[in-house]
Amino acid sequence: MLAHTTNFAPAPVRNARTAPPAATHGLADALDMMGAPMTFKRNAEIYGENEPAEYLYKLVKGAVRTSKFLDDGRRQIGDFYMPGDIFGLEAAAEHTFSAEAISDVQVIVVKRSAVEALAVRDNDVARQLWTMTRRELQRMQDHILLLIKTAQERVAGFLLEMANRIKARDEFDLPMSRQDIADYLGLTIETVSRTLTSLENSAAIALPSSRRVVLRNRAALARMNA
Amino acid sequence: MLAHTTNFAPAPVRNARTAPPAATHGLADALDMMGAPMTFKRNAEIYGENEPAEYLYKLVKGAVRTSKFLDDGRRQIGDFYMPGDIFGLEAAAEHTFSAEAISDVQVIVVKRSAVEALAVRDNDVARQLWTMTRRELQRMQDHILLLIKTAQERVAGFLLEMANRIKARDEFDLPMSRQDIADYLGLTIETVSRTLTSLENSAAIALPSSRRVVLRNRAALARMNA
DNA sequence: CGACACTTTGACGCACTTCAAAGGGGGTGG
DNA sequence: CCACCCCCTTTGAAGTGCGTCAAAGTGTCG
Repeated sequence: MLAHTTNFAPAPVRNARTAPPAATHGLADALDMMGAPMTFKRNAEIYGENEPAEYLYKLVKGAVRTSKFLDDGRRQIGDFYMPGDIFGLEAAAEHTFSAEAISDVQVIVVKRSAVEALAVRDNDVARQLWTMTRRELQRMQDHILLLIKTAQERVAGFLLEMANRIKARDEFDLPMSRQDIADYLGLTIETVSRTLTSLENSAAIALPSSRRVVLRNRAALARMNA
Repeated sequence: MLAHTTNFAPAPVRNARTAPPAATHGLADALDMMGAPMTFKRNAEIYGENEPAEYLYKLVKGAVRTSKFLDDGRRQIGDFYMPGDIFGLEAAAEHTFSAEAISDVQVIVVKRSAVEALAVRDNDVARQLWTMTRRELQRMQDHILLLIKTAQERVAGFLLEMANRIKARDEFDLPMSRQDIADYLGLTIETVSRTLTSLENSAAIALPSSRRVVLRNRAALARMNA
């Protein structure tokens, strides 16, 4: 484990997002310092369900999903992560979800114990860990709100959320497949596909290719988001 | 605000649950010391959506729900809290859900800023805040898993979860109404009612009264939980 | 005892699933 | 460079679980 396949540390794409309360920088930098770069190929497992949660991950490049299988084969996607995001925070002693690379992925991996040791010395780091966890919790709550809505509302909400996460304005590529979207939204792949087609027909979006999305009418999408 | 109607501090029902890594005691005790007792009547709002999140609450007696309304009137219950639980942690600057008393409720209220000040001095408290938040996050993930299942699976899972939360073995009273259950599970009140009846008919549970539940066949319920 | 709020039961409709098959599109080998 | 193949996505037709609308129990508190 932890044998990294490449060791280039590319001018580390720091949090270029619009000033997140300045809070995350200490922690993010610390992770960069303490961590080891690693890469994963598309569809590779980064960690598995029920594995001990020994590491934190900062996503540098690519996209990651967390997922969990039910006994009968149904799959639920917990969340998607984009470059700049930190994941692996969710868990207590063991991961309840597994994490997989959606595309080829570059991450910085840090031992949890090291981060926690740092947190004991540096209260700022401790507070930031707490803040990040709360942010994750908020996303879970938003996810719950999505899951009680109609198919159209879920898909519209999903597209708006992705636009934000990717920091794109109106046009972007979805990193994940229709199946991943379906399993995130608790729908079938057919319903997702049909709903996207219907949104395109109503001129709310355009789909130049199956992965590429153009938001043509954000207001309409937001309205659907109930 | 904070005018408490009773000031008895009853032999504080400490976390009698099976040894939670001993971790929560420092924090729970600190809250008892720093906090002010308050009571809320059934259906009273403890805090509202979009209110600044200034306080943490430790539930002493009664039951609490957090909820959020969608524009069209649909309501989602975020979580239920039982005596011993701490709530109000979820939020960043503002509450995204409101909290209401399900029954008459006694809480200990503590200023968030005071807890955070304590956390700066006491790393143990900081770690415990983080741990509690992670526990909350786990519950949200479990909630998400419930929401993608069939009605029967949701209700079965809900009953098992409640049995754990209430620390009851096989028989207990539900503190919440059918409507609350429905809004927690993303179902209608009729579907919840029908499903409970069907579980009773299949001898998985008994319902001596509408609020009282007897788990007759935990294994069957667990099997339904997929 | 009566009124009200909550719960249960019934009949019907619809949104989403299921099952099935027909498009793409992109990568590899000939 | 083209052709073939595989995987993903889209579209269609039919089935069903849950929602909706309606009304009849049931328990509780004044």
